[in-house]
Amino acid sequence: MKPGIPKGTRDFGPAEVLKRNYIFDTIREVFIRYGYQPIETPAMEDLATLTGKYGEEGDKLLFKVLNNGDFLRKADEEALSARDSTALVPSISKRGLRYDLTVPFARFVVMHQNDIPFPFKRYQIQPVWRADRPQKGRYQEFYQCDVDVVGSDALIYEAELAQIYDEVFSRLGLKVVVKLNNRKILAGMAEAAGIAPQFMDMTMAIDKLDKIGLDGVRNELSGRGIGSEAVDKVVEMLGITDLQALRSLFAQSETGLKGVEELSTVMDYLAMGELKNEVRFDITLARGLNYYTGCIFEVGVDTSSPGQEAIKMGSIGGGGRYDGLTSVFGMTDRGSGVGVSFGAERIYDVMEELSLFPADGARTLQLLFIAFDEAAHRHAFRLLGQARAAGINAELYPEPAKLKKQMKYANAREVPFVALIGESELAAGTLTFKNMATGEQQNLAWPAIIEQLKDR
RNA sequence: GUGGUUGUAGCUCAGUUGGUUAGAGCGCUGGAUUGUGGUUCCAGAGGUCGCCGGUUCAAAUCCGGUCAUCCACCCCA
Repeated sequence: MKPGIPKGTRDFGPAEVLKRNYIFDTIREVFIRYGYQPIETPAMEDLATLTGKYGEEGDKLLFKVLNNGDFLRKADEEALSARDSTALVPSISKRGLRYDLTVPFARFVVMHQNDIPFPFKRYQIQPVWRADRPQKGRYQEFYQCDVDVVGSDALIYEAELAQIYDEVFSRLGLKVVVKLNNRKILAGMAEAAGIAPQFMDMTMAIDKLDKIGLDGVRNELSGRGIGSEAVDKVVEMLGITDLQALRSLFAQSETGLKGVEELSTVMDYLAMGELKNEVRFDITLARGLNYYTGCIFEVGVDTSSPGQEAIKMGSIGGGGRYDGLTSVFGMTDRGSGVGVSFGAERIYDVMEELSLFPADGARTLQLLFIAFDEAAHRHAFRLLGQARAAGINAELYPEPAKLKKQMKYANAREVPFVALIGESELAAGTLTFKNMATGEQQNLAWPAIIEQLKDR
């Protein structure tokens, strides 16, 4: 058969894995620095845990796992004969692949609420699956890097998460803009425009601003049945960049004022530290997910930064505060949480485009032994063990093959040094130590070679 | 789920209005060079032209279907 992999999935070669790990390691280090603890959850969850959490669209994008055994025997006859797939699913599938890390986290918190300290600060770096049609930067299997704190509504966490964004991207060498807004401010806008009942329609329209422009938002708003007067008001408010200027606008909106208050507090905290990237209030930031209730975050590449002008990439991270995420699993108190996510796959693509990965990658193979005959090969195998014991990443070509063949292999592995051993080396008690980059080589005693490689 | 794009050697791609044995570059193998890779030169291997069907004397080429791919939309990271 012809080998292949499922649509929307990818293999990663050694070079890619090393670069991906560089991103994951950097993110993980920062998470730990800020006091977050790792958890992992199963790739599969009970389907009931997942369904209904991501809206109707989300349910369609859930991967369902077929039950084992003679699953058709227990299938819903009615749905089966009606060819009604949606109705049939519950009777033939009880598990699904996780769609994100937030819902499994909520489930985890509820299940282990008596064993974990609150506020509970956790990070999680695992793959998720979506049956979306793949396209640029979108896959059916991809990693999410989530960091959340649940069990406190303190606004220092919003500030902390913005700092985490700032630090991670500064370590990765990528200039970004962290945009902040608050769902309560958006609610205040809806109230101020007199369209409070159409709050959802308004946020969904605003969310598309980047893509469809201001006129597009106008059309979208009126297309959703919002009067032209209200549309004008909303569009006018989208031009506001000064957070405090909203206070007078929101004089009649308690919620709106609360949002301004919260965001001001977060900005105050942030002003106390040094930030390397721009963190700014952006009233046009909406985020479609409707479980957010407070501050919301989104990170984009800073295209005004030198060298990054040409980058065309949507958001590379986002998140926000959600109240009552755990309530669907029956935990009503301590349910307030706030968290953000890093879009590792997109960050990878941007870093690749900007050549931001360190040149040496992670340290891989440092030394390859090349032997010319059986006696030298056996001698080299002994030295190989000593090299590894000394902390040097080393390898011996599996047999004393033609020198050209072994050298080609050394070249393909991009090993910086090779140690050649043949009759004359055995007689002299030395090795021919060759620098593959420069082509220089010298006869050295074994301890001298170890010394040279140890400090690298 | 909707619309479109492209499927030819391991990879990237040529292939004219349908016409003999389907090509190139890179990579791979061997040799020039029996103790030296990355440069150069020579030779060689490697293809059911995505798959199924149709039109035709004749199909990589035209038509239909199907699968895969990429792109856009919906939604999202």
